[in-house]
Amino acid sequence: MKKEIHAPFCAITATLDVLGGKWKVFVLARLATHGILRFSQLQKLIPNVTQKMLTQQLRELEEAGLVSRRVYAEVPPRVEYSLTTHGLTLQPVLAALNEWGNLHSQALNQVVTERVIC
Amino acid sequence: MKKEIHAPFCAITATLDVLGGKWKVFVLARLATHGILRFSQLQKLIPNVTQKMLTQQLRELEEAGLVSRRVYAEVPPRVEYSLTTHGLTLQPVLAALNEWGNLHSQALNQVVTERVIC
DNA sequence: CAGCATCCGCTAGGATACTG
DNA sequence: CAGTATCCTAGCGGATGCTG
Repeated sequence: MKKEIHAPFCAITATLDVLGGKWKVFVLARLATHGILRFSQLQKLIPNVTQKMLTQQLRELEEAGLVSRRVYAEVPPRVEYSLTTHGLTLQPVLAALNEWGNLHSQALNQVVTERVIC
Repeated sequence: MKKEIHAPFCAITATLDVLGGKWKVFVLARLATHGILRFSQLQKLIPNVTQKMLTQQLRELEEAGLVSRRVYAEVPPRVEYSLTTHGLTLQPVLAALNEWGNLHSQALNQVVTERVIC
């Protein structure tokens, strides 16, 4: 079932929409390096993120087909997140963004005292 | 003069901050393909953008060192914008975003009826 | 022509409390 | 543990009008 888009489509902005949320790149990066993570683990690995935000961003990433969500019927509940194969295709993009970000901070003559891997 | 950043620094989000504005990638893309453009030309090339927004985004891009602004002391006034050498370094990043955006729209089984080059 | 100045609505993002 | 359910706020983006 194809979804018709009649509005003008720009591939670049489409990508930025997907990465647009405040925490999405963090989620993607964590899942890329760790493989599978539970909700609580993601929350620990991403400083300052609230439950609401993490949930929301995960749902949006899931809907975009980048993250898969697996629920175990247990008590207490367990939910595991991982990247889909399609989510893995984002890695070169994230790498490009990362590389340019470092270049850019040098170009602005900024001294970065604390570097966050994300 | 180095500018100290004491907050945690993430290169990816730093890049997304630069590209974050709603119209910035359009501006960058237009300048990349056309070279030098006046304010009014940019406005014509970017549908639906308001003066306020275009001015604001241009100022931010200028401050980020990506766009250079040249004012001619004439009547009526003329202002020309172009990419700085640093701004040109963004091209591979934009290319990566563009490529993935096209891939992604296919993965979502979307029919794109109108494609905007940006 | 290339802009400021002003006002204004919307919504992304956040704080807090509650639940299966 | 992994969420929902409210409520609230800052600020992005937009509409409109004025000026050197």
